[in-house]
Amino acid sequence: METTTTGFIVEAITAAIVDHQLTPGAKLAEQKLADQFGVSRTLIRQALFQLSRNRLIHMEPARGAFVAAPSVTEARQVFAVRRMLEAGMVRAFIAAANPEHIDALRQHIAEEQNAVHGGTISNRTELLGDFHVRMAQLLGNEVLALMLMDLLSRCSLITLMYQSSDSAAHSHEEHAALVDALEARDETLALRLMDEHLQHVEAGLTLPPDEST
Amino acid sequence: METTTTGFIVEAITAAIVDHQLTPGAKLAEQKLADQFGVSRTLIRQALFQLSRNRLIHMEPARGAFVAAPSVTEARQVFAVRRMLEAGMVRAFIAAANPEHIDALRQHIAEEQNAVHGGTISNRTELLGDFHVRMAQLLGNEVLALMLMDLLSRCSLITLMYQSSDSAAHSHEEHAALVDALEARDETLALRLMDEHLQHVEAGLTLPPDEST
DNA sequence: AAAAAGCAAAGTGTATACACTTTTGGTCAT
DNA sequence: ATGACCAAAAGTGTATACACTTTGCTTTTT
Repeated sequence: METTTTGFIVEAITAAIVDHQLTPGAKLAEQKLADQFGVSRTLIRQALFQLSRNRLIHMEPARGAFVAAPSVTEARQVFAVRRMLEAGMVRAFIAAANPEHIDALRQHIAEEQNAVHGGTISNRTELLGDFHVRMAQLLGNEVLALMLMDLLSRCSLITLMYQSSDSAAHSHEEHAALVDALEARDETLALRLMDEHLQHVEAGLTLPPDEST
Repeated sequence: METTTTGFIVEAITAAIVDHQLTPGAKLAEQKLADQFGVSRTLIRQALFQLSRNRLIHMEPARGAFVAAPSVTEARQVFAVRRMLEAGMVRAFIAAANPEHIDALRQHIAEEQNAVHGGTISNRTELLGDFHVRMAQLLGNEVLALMLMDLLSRCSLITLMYQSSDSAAHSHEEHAALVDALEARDETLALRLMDEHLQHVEAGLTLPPDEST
């Protein structure tokens, strides 16, 4: 759905990273990508520079572009930011929500249900992430939604690097419980559930206490 | 402090936008910029694509790049996101802060004081924005700090488009009051002050109730 | 005189060429 | 064998060329 060629390439590479087809540290050689996409290096470079701005890839001068490999520190920070943002989102959602919003979330949760049972693993994680973006969109805050999408992309890299246990079913249940609390307009409970949910996701990773680089 | 040429150009254009040397809607002609920077269009294009990812500029296919002109809707959303993030930041700050952190903020506030009296207008707004980034850095969350910097850049565009009253002195006082509350570890008060502060900044704009485009 | 059509100038989109840097693999000295 | 050194290969950094689109002015038509 992109109009420009460069934009198309950006999306394609992003998708490949999020889908774990490209793993952290992998080299993104320009000519190779150019051949794959059937374009010149010029367009590939434009795309790579854009991606580097998102922290999805990392460029070293004269050495090339590599899929980003977030440090433990960065991983913790990304999750901390998500907790801040999503706590605010829960508050705003409860203040603004109407029955249709709840319906929309329930419908999304039904899709999750299917994916948790039958779907592929990448379809599953995609839907679980989209739940949070969906909330932002229902709120009507596109800026927030895009920001969360960026953070979720980074989370997908973090997951690939540090995941110790995949608890998709667990996340799905927590989403459902959260929607119940949202419907009941129980802010305290909803906030606690969202926070715990994000803590559980983070706890599913193997993040040693500290690092610094 | 940038190593790559493209990165240097990105920073230069960003600074020009934030400093209001380039105003919303202004056309960014590639050859013109190339001549100014003494490089070829190739590098300018790479920089422009990066900037478009930040929403600081907007590219129309075959028509060129323009300094972004955020809609009223987008302006409100940016401020809503800031309120979410910064509320979370206040909580985290109170949980983690030690006397040195408070000192650092007080020192920053002293700089603000000077700028509010003697400095140029752009120096003033820069320092007032940096207060928020500084909090994130003191927290040790670089991801948050970078995110806030992006949001503040966008706020600078929004300000230029919609500002009705410039209350730099007022913002400065609110920062000082906030630091007092942080020092006292009074979370409720600090949260209220931060929220009111951001509301005041937003209220200083002329944002009609709604739009939709 | 106003609107439509057409044409030249300017500007964007993409590919390619070439300089320069890093990597690689092998040779030679130790 | 091991390590330093050097040349070829591969890869990145930048400029330029050219096709194609938009823009704005001129000319034509009504």
